[in-house]
Amino acid sequence: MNQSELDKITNVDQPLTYYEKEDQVLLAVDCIIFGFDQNKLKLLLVKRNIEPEFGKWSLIGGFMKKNENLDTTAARVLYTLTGLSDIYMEQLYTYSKVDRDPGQRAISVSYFALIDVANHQFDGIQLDSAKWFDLDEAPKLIFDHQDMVDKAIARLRRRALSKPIGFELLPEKFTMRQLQTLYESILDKKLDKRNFINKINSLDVLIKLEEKDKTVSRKGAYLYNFDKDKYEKKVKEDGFSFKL
Amino acid sequence: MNQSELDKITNVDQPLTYYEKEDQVLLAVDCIIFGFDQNKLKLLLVKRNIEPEFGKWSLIGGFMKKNENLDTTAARVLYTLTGLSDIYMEQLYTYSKVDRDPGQRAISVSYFALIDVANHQFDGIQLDSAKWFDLDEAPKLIFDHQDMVDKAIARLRRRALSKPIGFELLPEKFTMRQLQTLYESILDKKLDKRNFINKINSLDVLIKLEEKDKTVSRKGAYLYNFDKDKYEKKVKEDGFSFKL
DNA sequence: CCAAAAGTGTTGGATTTACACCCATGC
DNA sequence: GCATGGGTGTAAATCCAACACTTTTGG
Repeated sequence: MNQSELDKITNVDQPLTYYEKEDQVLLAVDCIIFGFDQNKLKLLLVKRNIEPEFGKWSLIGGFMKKNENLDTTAARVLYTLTGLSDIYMEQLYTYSKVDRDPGQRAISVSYFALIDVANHQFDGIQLDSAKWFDLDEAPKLIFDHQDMVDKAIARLRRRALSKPIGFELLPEKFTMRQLQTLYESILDKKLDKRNFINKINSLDVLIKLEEKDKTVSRKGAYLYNFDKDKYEKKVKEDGFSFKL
Repeated sequence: MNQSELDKITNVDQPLTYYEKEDQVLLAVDCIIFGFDQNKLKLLLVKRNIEPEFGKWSLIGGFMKKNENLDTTAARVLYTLTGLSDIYMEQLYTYSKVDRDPGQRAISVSYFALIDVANHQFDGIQLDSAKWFDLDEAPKLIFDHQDMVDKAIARLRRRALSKPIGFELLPEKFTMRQLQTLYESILDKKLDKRNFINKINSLDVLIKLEEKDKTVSRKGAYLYNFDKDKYEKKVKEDGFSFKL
């Protein structure tokens, strides 16, 4: 009697009607969580609290349950660790090397998440073991998590140039300088201030507020909102596409 | 006793050392196979020979085995159906809606493949049930396969503009006109002949052969090769990037 | 009054687009 | 000799990159 046949006999809540002879595997989700704080792009990592590799730094992750889809799993994993919901997440890539997890054969689907660090209260449910790292100061990660991070950074770069996802990393109100610094950290290169502002303004999706942020300069810098409705209207009606 | 505990007891060849309480699922691969023939972009579909949805048109697919990774599965699935190996394939996206496959809970990872239809001998092992369709004449597909195709087309478009993957769809030797028609079908828009040729030539990755293709015009059109070595050398040494 | 960040336009170069005629050949 | 597709260059428009000075205000 093989595994699948046993499955069939013993698993009463989900009879294997059609694909009886096929192997089943564990499916995990690992989240690459980006944040922007102190003018730096950060990565949220945790100290692993299970074997194998107990105590090593790792992406946050968890296994998909039968009644979930992957997006749901990713949201749950993020919520369980940080207490945050309604966070921008995007599926990235599925990692399947046979020996990628020495604990047991497990396939992992990576997701990236963008968090506005400053303005989210971390209920910090499990945050004792979690820590934000500068991208270039992150510790060595377990398994293939570094590959996941590298791919996530590449994707973040591409996305940030072609979709207005950068705003997910900023507070509601932000200055031009903050926005520029954000893009500079994502793209890992200096940008010209005037060209940047001209480009952003030409996209015409920001609302300039009356209010100024005076915490960083004496003169004060105008605050802006991203006008999501206007952006979506432009996309729908004029085929507009955000290109930085 | 639950499923995982049973698994643990009964599955002797792979003891579940660490993640004992977690659900396992079927993992499938579905392949979106593009070909280019008669100056049209085509999609290879099969009539499904298993339940559920027996007899309906479907992407080719198969389940991952425990000793495989997903790339291997994709290659095997493609080989089993077409007899082809060494085909360009790329992982796309993982589909996980709980009820996506009415037969049984199954997660599916989509891959796209690019085949030079003209020059590959299809040993046609199972090709009685398979058929090339024009993209706009493809039949209704089972499950979420149409979503997979749509995403694959979008990805193919982006890739074709930023990587020299178009050549995977052409014979070794091709005319400028063929190359242009290929891009026109991928991008689904007409391109200007002179601008296209100027652009391609400026990339400087083609070898112009002495030989002409005289099958389509009296004058005959020069044949070209894609110079893969030169391309890779440029990428490595000059940070060159293929942008059409 | 001065230090520190905010704000603001122009120009030259590069890239992209639009566009039309002659060529070679087989029939 | 003519019909068919092959091959070729230029000019205008647009986009992109480089660049420096004035403003504001808290201390």
